[in-house]
Amino acid sequence: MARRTPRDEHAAAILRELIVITRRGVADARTAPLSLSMTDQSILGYIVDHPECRSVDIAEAFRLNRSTVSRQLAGLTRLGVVREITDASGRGRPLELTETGWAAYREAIDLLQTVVDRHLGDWRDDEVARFATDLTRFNDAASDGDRPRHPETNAPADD
Amino acid sequence: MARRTPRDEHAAAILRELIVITRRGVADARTAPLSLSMTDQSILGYIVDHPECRSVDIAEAFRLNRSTVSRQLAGLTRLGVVREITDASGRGRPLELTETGWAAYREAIDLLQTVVDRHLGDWRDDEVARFATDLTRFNDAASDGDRPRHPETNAPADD
DNA sequence: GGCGTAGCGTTGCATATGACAACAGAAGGA
DNA sequence: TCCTTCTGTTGTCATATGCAACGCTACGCC
Repeated sequence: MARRTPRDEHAAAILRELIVITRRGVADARTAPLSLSMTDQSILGYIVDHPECRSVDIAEAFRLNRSTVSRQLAGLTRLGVVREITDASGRGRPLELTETGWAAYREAIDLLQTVVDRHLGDWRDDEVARFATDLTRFNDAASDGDRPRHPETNAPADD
Repeated sequence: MARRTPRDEHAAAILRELIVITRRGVADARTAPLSLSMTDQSILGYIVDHPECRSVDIAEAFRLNRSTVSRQLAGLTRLGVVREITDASGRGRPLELTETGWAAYREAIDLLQTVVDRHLGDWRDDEVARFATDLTRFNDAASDGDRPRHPETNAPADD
């Protein structure tokens, strides 16, 4: 094994912290007193970011089975937060949020924002800006082809 | 609503990016060609970080029900990655990884590390170091009392 | 315009994850 | 010793997810 450089140590620290963030996010989503599950929130967020998207788009984005998204959407429709756009044309059925859906989405985001803000409590403005820039850069680097791939799996079945 | 300052915009960007990281982490954990689920990896990681911890410690750390951890541990024990420390004394049964468990843990970490490294591909060393520092600072600020709390929930049932 | 294919959504079944409640066993304290 | 409390397990249920199979519909080709 190659000697670990300082950069390696820092990269390892980054992974460690990202794991913490993910785990905490999952635990929060599971136990937060919200009516929407994490998957539900993801779906709402995707519809917000991609107006008139279809079920299959959501499935691809989160790499979920079509059936899973179908069922989740059925639940969300029953809840009255999502609906199909009526005058649809072409393949599939474009989706949109209802007013209730927007309210639920904002509620969830606001809740999370307060958590983030609390973490940033004693940060200077320029530090916050820098952190935002770094995070965005980090995520944008994930264009594609960066799915975790098992070394011994040379013929991936997905994507 | 108060006017949005630049700091607010950056904080919102941070939340957005953290959500992306969490979602991606969940999707990766679900579809990665690994034998361990995300929960399993969490448990292994906790045991690594907290040698001789017990089942109930894991449950508290990830805010999972004792029964959930018990069943997950039963599966991991069956897989041969976790075992109870034999000469236990006192309350509960301390846990440790087997050799197989260590190998599985390292495999998972290595896989994730390659993903992180790829994202950091064109970063300078000092940028990587800074990002690591910022992430650590962000997470450490989450000491406690920062669980997402529903505004209308004034009598939380947990903690 | 009619037909075949492919895309899209749904449903049946199986599995994994997780919660809650009830229970069992063991450790500690009075 | 006995009682309480902690710890872990099991029964039962709800949700999330995948796979396979099905049905519908838009599109393309003739």
